[in-house]
Amino acid sequence: MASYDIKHDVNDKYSLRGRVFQKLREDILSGKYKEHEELKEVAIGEELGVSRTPVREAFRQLELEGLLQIVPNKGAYVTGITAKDVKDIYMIRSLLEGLCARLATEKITKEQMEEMEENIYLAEFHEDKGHLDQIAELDNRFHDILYEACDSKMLEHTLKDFHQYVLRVRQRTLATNTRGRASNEEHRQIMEAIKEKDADRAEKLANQHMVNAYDNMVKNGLKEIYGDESTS
Amino acid sequence: MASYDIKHDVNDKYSLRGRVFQKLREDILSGKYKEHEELKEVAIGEELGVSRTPVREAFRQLELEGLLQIVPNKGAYVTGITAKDVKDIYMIRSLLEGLCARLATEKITKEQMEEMEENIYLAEFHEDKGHLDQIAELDNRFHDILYEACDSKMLEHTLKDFHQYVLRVRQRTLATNTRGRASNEEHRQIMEAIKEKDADRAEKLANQHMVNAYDNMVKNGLKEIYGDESTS
DNA sequence: TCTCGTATAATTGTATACAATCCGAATAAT
DNA sequence: ATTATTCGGATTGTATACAATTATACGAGA
Repeated sequence: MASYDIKHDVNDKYSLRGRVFQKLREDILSGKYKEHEELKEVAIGEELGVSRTPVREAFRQLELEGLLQIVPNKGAYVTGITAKDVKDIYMIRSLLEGLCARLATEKITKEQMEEMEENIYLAEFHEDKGHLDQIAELDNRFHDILYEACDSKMLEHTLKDFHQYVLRVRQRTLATNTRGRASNEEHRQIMEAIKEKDADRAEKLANQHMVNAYDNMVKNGLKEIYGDESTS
Repeated sequence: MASYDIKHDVNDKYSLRGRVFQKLREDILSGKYKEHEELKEVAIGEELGVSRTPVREAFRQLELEGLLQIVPNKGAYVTGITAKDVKDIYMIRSLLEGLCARLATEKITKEQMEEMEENIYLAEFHEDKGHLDQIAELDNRFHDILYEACDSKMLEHTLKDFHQYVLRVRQRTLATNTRGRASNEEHRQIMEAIKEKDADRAEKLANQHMVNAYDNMVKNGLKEIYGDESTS
């Protein structure tokens, strides 16, 4: 079970490479470095007070995450994330979270089920109190539990990737979030379907949950932030 | 269009890092390095006649691909790929290739359509002649065309990843491949559905194509190669 | 004026040197 | 005999030096 976390425990906060990696990812996703901007190894290194070596390694990781495009012997260019990318991710996630919920129906452990129920209960509590940070945290955690529960390393890995990817985008649209309660209600329904071993229903609900999350994002002004490049 | 290939053009055959990366991936997937085996930077470097630097960078990439687990200050350990991983990949691919075919129905260009038809025609020809290498090549290319045709950077990226992943595994089961003709026939049906703008049918056919491909793999002895770890 | 070629500067690719960390064996203390 | 402790080797982490490549600017020739 523990060996399942292959990738996102690479969060190696205490190595220079890990810190550079996280800092750059943050800066790219937050918009500090804009699309097509060139990132130079020495410049980044000096800015963060490290040599080129950890910077280069971080670059390679960012490339695999799809945030950077490295052209051999030329440079590293920011890829960014367009409104269409976000749309596509939610479309993919809709399918895969559905599959995940289906698999989880069979494979979920008692402990995971309990954590899920607790998660929903807590989310309701913080919703009443208006604790936005905790609500966001619990929302993320709900999905992580689901990913772990499907008992598929590959699927968990893929979904965490996408989840991570859209997290930063969501942070900016969450300020005006009015969907907390509806979202949690959907979590509850998914959880109940899993508990009742109704895989079909769990799948459909998880599908729809993603569609709703995306619709809400659009309503809250995703396009204004990123620009609509879906026609390009 | 060209900027869509973010990741797997990293195949940077002409840099040392790229070569090390490919060599190691090949060796891990082919079973030369077994699961949990430790890979040492200097040893690999000496074996390939390069210094530690490109080896380290390759390690970081392999980690993000999930083939290596790097424990800070300790070492890099081979993760490998189990029979269950392969099964899960095909399950995921079944869904996503279906989505891809659906999107391609709307978005495919005339040129892509033509290349697809040509691909199928050529595959038939080489099938008659018994040219196994070309058949495999065309099979891969068919899927790549489909990925490009869906006009979604994210989906294309994801599918190419998985495709690449299972390619190496397939190489070993392909020797006894008797599915070439059936596979190509399925390609033709998918192509026709897309051509007739029947998205639903294209999606279903692409779903099933993956299911069939997996079944064939299992029949040809996948389990004996990797061992059945699906119960672990 | 335009084009081609060369030189030079800037940047990445690779190798090596040095620092920090981890692991195990040998030794000392109880 | 068993447990701590310290030391040494091995390995990774980081910095720097050097090589290869690319882009740019400038000038010569048409």
